[in-house]
Amino acid sequence: MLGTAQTAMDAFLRRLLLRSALGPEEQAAIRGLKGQLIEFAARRDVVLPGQRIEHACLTVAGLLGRFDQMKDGSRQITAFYLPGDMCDLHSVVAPVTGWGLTALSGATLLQIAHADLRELARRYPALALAFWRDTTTDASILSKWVANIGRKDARARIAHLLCEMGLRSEMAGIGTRTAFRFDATQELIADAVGLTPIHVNRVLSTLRSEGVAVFRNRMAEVQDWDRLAAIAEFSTAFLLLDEPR
Amino acid sequence: MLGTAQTAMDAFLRRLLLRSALGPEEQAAIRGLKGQLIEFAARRDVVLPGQRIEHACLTVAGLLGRFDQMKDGSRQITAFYLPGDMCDLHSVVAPVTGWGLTALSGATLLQIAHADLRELARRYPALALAFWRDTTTDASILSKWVANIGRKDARARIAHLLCEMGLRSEMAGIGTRTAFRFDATQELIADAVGLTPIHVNRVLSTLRSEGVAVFRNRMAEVQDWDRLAAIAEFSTAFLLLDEPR
DNA sequence: CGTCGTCTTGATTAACCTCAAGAGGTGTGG
DNA sequence: CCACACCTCTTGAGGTTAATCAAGACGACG
Repeated sequence: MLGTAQTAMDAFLRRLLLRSALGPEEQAAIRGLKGQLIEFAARRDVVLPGQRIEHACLTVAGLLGRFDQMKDGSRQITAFYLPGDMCDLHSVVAPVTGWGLTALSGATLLQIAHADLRELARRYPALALAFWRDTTTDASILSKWVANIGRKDARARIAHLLCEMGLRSEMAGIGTRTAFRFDATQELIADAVGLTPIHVNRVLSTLRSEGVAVFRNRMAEVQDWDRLAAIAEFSTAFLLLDEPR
Repeated sequence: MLGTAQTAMDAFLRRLLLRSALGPEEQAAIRGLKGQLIEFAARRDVVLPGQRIEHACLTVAGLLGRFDQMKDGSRQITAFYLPGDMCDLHSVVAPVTGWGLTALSGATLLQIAHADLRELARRYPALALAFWRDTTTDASILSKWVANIGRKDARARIAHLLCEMGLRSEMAGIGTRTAFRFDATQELIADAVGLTPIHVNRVLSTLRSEGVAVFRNRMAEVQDWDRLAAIAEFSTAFLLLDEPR
């Protein structure tokens, strides 16, 4: 159990190092963080909208989704989180949530106290910048989603989501961009791209019959990455934020 | 001229203080920042997509827009910036832009070197957290936009944008939520909410004839705030991020 | 074997887009 | 000072995408 927590923290450190250079002392500080492992069954809410939280959640296993609920009951998913992602690192500086967090599949989380993270940010300026940079990736994806949902048709939206999740799975070391587990249903994809599940189904059918990509049994297989990326107008830049200097 | 730069920096400090408590030393550090004032004519690009930038832009006067360009030439606006807003504070930790920035009206900006801001973040941990928190507001708005565009009809989307800009104008001290300058055209509103200008026109007409809100001559007047907020399912929470503790 | 969640398919409807044309206002040059 | 060009807003008609309504098939699991 403690071993798993340590593995999770290492994954988080690896993710930070993807985008930020950290010295040995700072790396040790991250590795020294304490957290509590928690399991969630599929479809369980992790954080409810409007809650004040005292800890951030690091995804250890499974798929998490951040969502916004409308009055008529419909949901909009605003982010997916993969293992290694800190779902709500931004809550360290904004602990009252406007959103909710759900385990889309069975999931394991590591809860880390805000106080500990703030202490690290105070003590090590490089870590403060690294945390800030990490949440900026989140914002960058969000900005892409706005453009995706606002200005593209159903086909391009779904293609874009598949490209994004593929590349992120590859970066997280849990798959390749052309073959990866995506633990969502067609209904959840619909909630993410602003469509109905029925329409998502039809679009996935055409992508499948055209030999571009297959999404089945919660697995995505991309037969023709270039074609999929072209349909999506996908560019990798928004996921690969360069470090300054 | 120098006086204007000082005024602008004070506005930025006021904005930070809305969400973060800062000691006298830290406040003095912000006031001591140096910047260069630049004027832009309406419709001029300030930052192009893919550029590497070395400074952040503080909005002094006018309206700025961040956008994403599609291959067919259509644009999606992903953020509006009002006086006092630091358009691209996140570029301090991610200096290669995936987006562009345009002056939607004639605008005055104050450019502040990333190096200076990073130096402040390094020296004053409270400022690092304050900067981080400021960009979190941006992400919070972005997340609302995703839900807005993804799950609401044209009427609700436009109502939501009017509510948001009204409240932000009020918070920035440049208007009230029911009467404020919004220096956009119907076409720009369309680019922000993912609709065509023609449809925006029709929706604004109905809102006007129903006595809910009037948008004309780049001014918004809300006759019935409660009604508008109800149409939009607007809640103020996402703009008012609480500070921890 | 039956139930439930998920996927699939068809038919109809509604929201929004596209194309087209004209009106009002403003700035500019003759 | 008028004429013209240009930008923005407005209105109409018809087309398209995606939503809605409805029903069934498939597979996993108790």
